[in-house]
Amino acid sequence: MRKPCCDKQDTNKGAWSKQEDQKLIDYIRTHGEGCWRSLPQAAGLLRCGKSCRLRWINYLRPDLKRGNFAEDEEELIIKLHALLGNRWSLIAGRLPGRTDNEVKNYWNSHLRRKLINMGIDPNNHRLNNHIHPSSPSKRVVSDSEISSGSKNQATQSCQPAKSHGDNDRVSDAASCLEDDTCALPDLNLDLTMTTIPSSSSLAVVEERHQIAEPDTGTELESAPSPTLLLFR
DNA sequence: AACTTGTTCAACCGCTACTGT
DNA sequence: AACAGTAGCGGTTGAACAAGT
Repeated sequence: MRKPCCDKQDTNKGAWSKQEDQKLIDYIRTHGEGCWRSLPQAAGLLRCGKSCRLRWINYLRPDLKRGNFAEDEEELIIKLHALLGNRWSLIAGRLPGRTDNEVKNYWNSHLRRKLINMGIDPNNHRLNNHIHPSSPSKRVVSDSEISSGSKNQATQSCQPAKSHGDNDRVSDAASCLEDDTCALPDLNLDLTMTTIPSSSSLAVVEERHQIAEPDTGTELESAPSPTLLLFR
């Protein structure tokens, strides 16, 4: 049986104090990132390595942008979500200075609602005619609808029940896209920000396009999804 | 002003993938 | 090949705050 990642009895939990933040910053400035398991003890922190890693990545990293999302960032998140699903780390990789946690929270608290109010199902990015057939763009979603949706993402029709490796997950998304019951039309996205993205995240998107465009000659230029049309 | 309800977001948890032995 | 340890991911939780009554 595997040991727990840390001795829970001897670790702090909950919000980080300024002193803890400073210890973590000082340690990483001196020693760099990595070896999270041994970091807390080395840095004099009563936290588990996982907690330190998350605090650094989501809050303390000097290259974080923070603050409100720009309109182009919103558009990109929506496009990428249509393409990748809830692969928040991949989506965040295309948004310089943003973290997966931040993108995920922003999606759940803002963008989901925005899409629903536009009459678009945020799960599959299709127009949601059956919910509001007469005027989908003017529909105002109820709070209960939003909260129930955000609390039940694991049961989303297009999402795998549980995460697997990236390749598997990308394949799942691809197969989902090819499924008429929940799929987007084939996509040809211009996924760019003004800031040059990292090469690794580019590779992921390229890989995804290869999967979406099998040798059968699937035409990527065909009908764009409703969500994408809204931003053209 | 006090209370209730809703929203946001930092942090945690459990799981899987990856890597080394 | 099998196992153990670690890193990273996505879903979920709960405290803090805001808005409404």
